[in-house]
Amino acid sequence: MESLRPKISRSVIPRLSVYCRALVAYKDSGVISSDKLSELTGRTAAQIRRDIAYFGQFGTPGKGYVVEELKKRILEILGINRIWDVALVGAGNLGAALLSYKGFKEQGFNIAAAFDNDRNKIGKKLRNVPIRHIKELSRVVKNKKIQMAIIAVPAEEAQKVIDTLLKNGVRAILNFAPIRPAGGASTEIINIDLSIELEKLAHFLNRPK
Amino acid sequence: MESLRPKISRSVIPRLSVYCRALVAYKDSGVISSDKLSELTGRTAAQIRRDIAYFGQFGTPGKGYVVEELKKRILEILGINRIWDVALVGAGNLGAALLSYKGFKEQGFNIAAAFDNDRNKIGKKLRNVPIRHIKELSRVVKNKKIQMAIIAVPAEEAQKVIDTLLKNGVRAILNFAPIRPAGGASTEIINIDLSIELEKLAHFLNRPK
DNA sequence: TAGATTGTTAATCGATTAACAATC
DNA sequence: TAGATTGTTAATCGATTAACAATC
Repeated sequence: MESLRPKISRSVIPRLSVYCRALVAYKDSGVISSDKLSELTGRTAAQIRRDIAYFGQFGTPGKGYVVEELKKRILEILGINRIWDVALVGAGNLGAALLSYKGFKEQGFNIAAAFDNDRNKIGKKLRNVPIRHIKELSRVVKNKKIQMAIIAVPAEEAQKVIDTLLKNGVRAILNFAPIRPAGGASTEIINIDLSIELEKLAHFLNRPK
Repeated sequence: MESLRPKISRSVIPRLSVYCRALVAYKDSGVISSDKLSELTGRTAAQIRRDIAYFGQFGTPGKGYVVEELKKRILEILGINRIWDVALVGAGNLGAALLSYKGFKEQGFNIAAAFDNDRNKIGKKLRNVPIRHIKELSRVVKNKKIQMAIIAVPAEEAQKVIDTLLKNGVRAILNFAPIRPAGGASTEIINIDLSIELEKLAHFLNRPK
């Protein structure tokens, strides 16, 4: 029997994103060492080699990694060598800001549909994306085969929205509502709770010295 | 010699925020067990007891924790039993959304000043907060003794803004610009990189089954 | 060959969980 | 007292770092 896939530390994945960006920005010769990449990303060289080695051997001892090759492989691993359609639920202040966020498009994330329940917004366009009524969420997500969503609705509505999304094939959610949502097995929900981030800062400032 | 303060796991602090909210929402009797709190927060009872015990003994064996007491202590530990003034740098889409974010005020964070470099915005008010030119950043932050800031400016400007803030007494920063900023020792910088979050989701969807 | 750098193993560090004696 | 639940210790699990043999 082949060896089982080694379990990869969860924190490796976001670091791959960081390496990838450094590689995209790196305009020097065709080869880069873990040491140089360490300098560019602030992670240790040992960690970089370890992280990369989870996915195979792409380096050459004594030389380093071929930049284009490594970049391509990381893009494949992360699944960002393509465009992803994303549904945005909630077109209030935060939702509208996310719709305009340039970084998403740059990294290949396309907000393909936006939803709200505010009659005044429905039918209007934001950044060329029409705002639809939230009752159309199921239909549109299913039709467009959208697998990824961002949630920027009030806490009270978030769980209902999540349930609807999961029922219609969305399996990955970035949630800004301050709840601990119930997901499911083959489902990934990342929660960003902005107040909690500030509370971490408050604690830092508040610590006895 | 007294025993040194035990090193507290970094991940304890955001969990305290979660416990705290559950306690605020908890309207039952005056006492709560780690088991009940576990049910409300989704963390294990053992972890909850462990987390709380880092800061002293507030529970009664056989009974549980007095809700009001525990809540008060957590607020103290987190340093959120007060209002914190926050500077917002960058009043674009994201910045404006953060200025309107209700969760901040609810949790005691007050955006006391906002800055941008767009002539069209300067002098206008957003949610009753006047937008100032970024060249006033040093002066205002120093005058108002602001210790906490949120950064929502483009990547190219972020490091410069951070340097200015640190030079003027701000020691805790929530940074939305997609850079790995250089901070300093007595400084806390939390980075939220929205594209990286979506890349984590992309990787999840892309994983071989 | 000599020098450089990878990939990998073992050691270390840190966080979580399980178990239970102490306590009310 | 009997039952319940804390606080704490030891065991487990997971992630990072250091070191170096293998390799170009």
